[in-house]
Amino acid sequence: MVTLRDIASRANVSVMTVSRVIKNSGYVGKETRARIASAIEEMDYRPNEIARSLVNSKTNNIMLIVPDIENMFFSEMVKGTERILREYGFQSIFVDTDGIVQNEKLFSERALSHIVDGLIFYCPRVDGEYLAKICRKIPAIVVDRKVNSEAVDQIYIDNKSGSVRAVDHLIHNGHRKIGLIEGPDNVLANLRRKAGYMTSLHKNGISERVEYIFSANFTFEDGQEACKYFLGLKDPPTAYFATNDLMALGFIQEAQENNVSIPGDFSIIGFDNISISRLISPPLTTVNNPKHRMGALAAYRLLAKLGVSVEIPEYELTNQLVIRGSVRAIP
Amino acid sequence: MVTLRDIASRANVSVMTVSRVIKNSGYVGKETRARIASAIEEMDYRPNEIARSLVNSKTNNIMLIVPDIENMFFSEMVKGTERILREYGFQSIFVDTDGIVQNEKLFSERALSHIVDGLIFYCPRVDGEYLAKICRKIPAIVVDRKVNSEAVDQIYIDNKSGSVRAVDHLIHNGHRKIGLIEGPDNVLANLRRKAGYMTSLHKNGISERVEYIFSANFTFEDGQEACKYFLGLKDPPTAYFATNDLMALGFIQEAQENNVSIPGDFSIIGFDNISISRLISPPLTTVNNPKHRMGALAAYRLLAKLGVSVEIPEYELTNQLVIRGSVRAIP
DNA sequence: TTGTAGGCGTTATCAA
DNA sequence: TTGATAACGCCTACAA
Repeated sequence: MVTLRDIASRANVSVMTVSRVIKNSGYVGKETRARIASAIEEMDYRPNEIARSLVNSKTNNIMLIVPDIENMFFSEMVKGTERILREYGFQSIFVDTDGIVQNEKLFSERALSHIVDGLIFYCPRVDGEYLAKICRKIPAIVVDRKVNSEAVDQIYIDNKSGSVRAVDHLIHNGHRKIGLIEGPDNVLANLRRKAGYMTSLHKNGISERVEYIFSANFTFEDGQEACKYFLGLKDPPTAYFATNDLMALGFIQEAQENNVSIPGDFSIIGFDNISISRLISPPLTTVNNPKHRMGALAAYRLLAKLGVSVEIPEYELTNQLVIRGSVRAIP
Repeated sequence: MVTLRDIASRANVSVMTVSRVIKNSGYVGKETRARIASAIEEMDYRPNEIARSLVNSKTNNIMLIVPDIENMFFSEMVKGTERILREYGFQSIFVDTDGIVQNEKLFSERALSHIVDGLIFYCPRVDGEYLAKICRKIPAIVVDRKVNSEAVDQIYIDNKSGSVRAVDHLIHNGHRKIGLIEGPDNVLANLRRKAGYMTSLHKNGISERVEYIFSANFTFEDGQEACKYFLGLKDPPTAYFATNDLMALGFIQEAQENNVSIPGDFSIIGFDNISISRLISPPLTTVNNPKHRMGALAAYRLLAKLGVSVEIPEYELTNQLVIRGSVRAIP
């Protein structure tokens, strides 16, 4: 490994002089600088960032704790984050928890061993108390989760209002029998979306029916299962609200395989507006979730916390209804 | 920051003794160990991995250079990689190049500043010479790209044979007029897939037609453009081979919007078998690309290069044709 | 304009 | 079983 010392001796100067030229700071004689520059060139020297980190106690690494990178909902957020972090000279250390709570603990624990300057949790499932504990120990941002603690710096959209809007839309299209396809109850976003469903129903004078609620785990296959379940009902809903797009997609797929037309027979709305949802047929009506922006905002906010001078953009994190082809008006 | 020294003085021992207990190596008296353990506990001490890295000249970080994490083709590979790396105690530093060659150079350059122990390129677009140069400087693996240099350690599937199989399938189904929808020509995988298309055509006594080849950039929108283009032809092909799934999906979408039935009017085959390709309607016939396995294999091979004792699994990296619903037999 | 000394937090080596 | 010392590669502070 080529070090400062090697360059110094090759150029007949002290290490400090070399250090000055690589950082481009302080006074260095023009002729000396040239000699050093060529030594650096010839020996293909690269500053050791680890040594720098040790001196500055700053790694320029951020850890991103992601439930599942294959899920486009997360890869889109991560894309938004990484771009900004990189722009400001930070690396992204990415870890995939497979949605397992224990892993969230494991990795955030690991982040504490000074390998990163900060931490971003994407839709974590651990209890809020644990999150708060971590956030007190290391600069962190929690995305897509609302925790009751001023220790945690969080970014979330109003999942409930988006869901109200979605279910309202179904009702305005004449539907009265509306099924819910929901995710796990340790994901707060899911709970909020379910709450929106209830709110919309109630304010429209519709009472919920337990048999109209299918609880699952956010996967495509869960959507298929949901469809099978509802098809087995004597009096199935005419419209459905799925708390994420992937389940809505699974539902549609299964419906079509059973010659049930979407939106002819069943209407459905999803949530998140992942990129494929516009690619299927019929294109899915869904609630947009500003994923890139949430990811970017997490980056900006974390950078600000780390003392980097950034201007945090004033993003509006609203969740508009994206009307496409999966809802039909009924008399 | 709590350091070894703090623990040492709190426990009335030298730093070395503390170091021994946290590494769990060497002899430490039982009673001393207990005293140190409780000091660590009370002060919430975490070893500074950066300092360790400096001593060991080993960061336990691997850089993953990815063209686009939102593209499921890559996120699936990355998932496969990260899981294995993590299992062996390595962190994944992920960078997204947005498919820009200049970024590939920038980031691999950065990797040289001792922030990572190794490097994985996913389907890089830089010239092979540059890749070879980097690979001589740092342990690296190149995935989904074939470079003519024994300096570079590479993992790839036989894109050509997979494509031959795909186009053969179209021909066996009676198609003689077959269009190609291809990606950029600085992506080697694309070139090989195109070569497979040509080979299949020729061995079946069909000569290629320039107007049957649409060159684009691997995106969904490119697939839509392709469809528009072909619909404008007086004598369009009856079947298509797209060199990736995303373009095939765009093609299908655009076709259906123009009331062109798939596979009724046009048959189409994609390549990669990304997860959505089975979710659309009709489900896409495509060539499977063992993405998780390629990602995992990259991790194993890199670890082996780094001297980690791993057993490299004997994966078969074959690319089977996955027959689904987007091809129709014609008389 | 350049150099010296000391330290960042840890570990290897040798000595006690 | 434990400790002192030097080192990893770089930087800050001060001195020349």
